[in-house]
Amino acid sequence: MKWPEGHGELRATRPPGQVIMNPLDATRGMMDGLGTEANVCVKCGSRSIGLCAPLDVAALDDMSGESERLTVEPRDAIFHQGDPARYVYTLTEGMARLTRVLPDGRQSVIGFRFAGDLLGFTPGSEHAFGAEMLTRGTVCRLDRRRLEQLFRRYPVLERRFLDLCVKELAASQDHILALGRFNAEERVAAFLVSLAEAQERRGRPGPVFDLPATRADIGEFLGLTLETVSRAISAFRKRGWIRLHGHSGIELVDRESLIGLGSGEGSCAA
Amino acid sequence: MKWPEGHGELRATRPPGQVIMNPLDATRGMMDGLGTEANVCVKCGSRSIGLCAPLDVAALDDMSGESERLTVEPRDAIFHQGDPARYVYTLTEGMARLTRVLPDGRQSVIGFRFAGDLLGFTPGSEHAFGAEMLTRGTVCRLDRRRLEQLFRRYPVLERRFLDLCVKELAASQDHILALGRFNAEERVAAFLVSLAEAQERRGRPGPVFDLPATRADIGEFLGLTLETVSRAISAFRKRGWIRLHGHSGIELVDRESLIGLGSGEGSCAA
DNA sequence: TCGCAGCCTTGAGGCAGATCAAGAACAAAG
DNA sequence: CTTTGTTCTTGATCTGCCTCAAGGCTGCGA
Repeated sequence: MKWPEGHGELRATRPPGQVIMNPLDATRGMMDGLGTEANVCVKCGSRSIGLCAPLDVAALDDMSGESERLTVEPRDAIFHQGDPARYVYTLTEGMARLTRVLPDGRQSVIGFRFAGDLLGFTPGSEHAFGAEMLTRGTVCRLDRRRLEQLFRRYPVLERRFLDLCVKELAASQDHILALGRFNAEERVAAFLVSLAEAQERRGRPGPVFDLPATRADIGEFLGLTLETVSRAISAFRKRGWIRLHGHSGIELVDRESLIGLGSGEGSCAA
Repeated sequence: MKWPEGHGELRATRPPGQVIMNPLDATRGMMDGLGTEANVCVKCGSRSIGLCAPLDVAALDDMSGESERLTVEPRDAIFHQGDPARYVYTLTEGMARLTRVLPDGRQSVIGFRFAGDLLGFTPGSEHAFGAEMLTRGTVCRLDRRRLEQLFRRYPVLERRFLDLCVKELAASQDHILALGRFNAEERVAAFLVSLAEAQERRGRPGPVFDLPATRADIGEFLGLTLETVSRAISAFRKRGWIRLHGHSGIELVDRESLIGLGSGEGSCAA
């Protein structure tokens, strides 16, 4: 199943424990201790969780001189696999999926990203994966050569990239573990808990969360078919662990049970 | 659907001649253009491929003042999951596996590492995975606080860490793709080709390569059982694609066929 | 040279999840 | 409200890989 090429255009709105890590949320832990400051990047609106967090006012001015804010519609691509990697993006609103395509057309969702996450940073010349919106949203984009200049001027920025990258790597390894060792229900449970935590960490109160990804998206992320994902979700519903609110709302009623299933404390010999 | 300047277009079914990155070998491409210098780190012996490559002589002196060289036996752990992350390691000889354990005891091999690879770098306080030798070898270890000092003194070093980290991340994503979308034979084929390439890149001529990992190790890496790995290898042997030399020697006779299977050009609708 | 321990191979059978198929719930537009 | 297209759910069947089991190599040490 291919996504139809989005209808909308990207609009540039001019200058304005060991706990298994959440595989959906590479910025987890990066936001701790940053406070709930009213001190928000004027241009991009997500300073508190994103790239710009450690920068001072002068650096922010510097940075915002070149960054651009764009509105993106559901299904729009932010960039495609193979595109020249000219820009680095911060997702400031909405949810996106990252996809990788094989030569024979098989496709896999390698991750989801939320408000505050960084997208498309690579030292290579091309994007190794594509990024598409699942919801309406906004991104803040910055020219890559400009970023390199900023690295030189503000070393703390480069260090932040390194820390984010290591976090993402750890999250990828957790996902590898899940794909290699978890059964279908364990994977879906872990995914739902991760999704809820990612939204809570962004100030979403719950108990009802958005689930903008389709069963097919989730399946491609978890290495399952959409039918298997659906069956797992139905099973959780019948056990009273979750409640569905329309197609894109989900409520975690018994989160403990989901966590138990999804964190590898399973029935195997301990 | 384009960016204001718009380049790339959606290439859903046929990505540009993009080669799947070798999931075993995060340093691939990092060694290009470094030359075959006789200029080797006296203390650690792997400057040409490892961490120290971009450093000048003064910096090397600086670094070697604190680094320690250790010999490790097969099955020795270099560090364990959960250990305080005091040191960063460069594997200078031999082959190691990285493992991650779940609370219920399930275990997964999340990667293999070879001479020149970096091990155990994390901004966290504990190692998120363990590292064990498969062969005899040596590692060069450096205190982490010392590394932080070196970062401040030689910014190029930090940049190198960032580049390595992004490479590793891309390799992890390829592995995720393989675990989610490849069948058993495709995974084993991709693994064998990766292994051969990793050894060739380190000057091993072939055509017979070491295979120090057991079938069980390979299975835990690929999300398969050891029997399934064995059956795949037997199938390749019967097709004349490979030849085995004892338990730890393997010869790729028909590498093209293995690459075809292992790179996602499979029989799916193209 | 022999014996032993660890690893590998191969077979038989079962099961989790894929595949195929039909219909129901939902959302957006007329 | 009805229509229409999309997404989700559920059932029936199939299959690739896992599981369990037995035996064969290989390499090392006595």
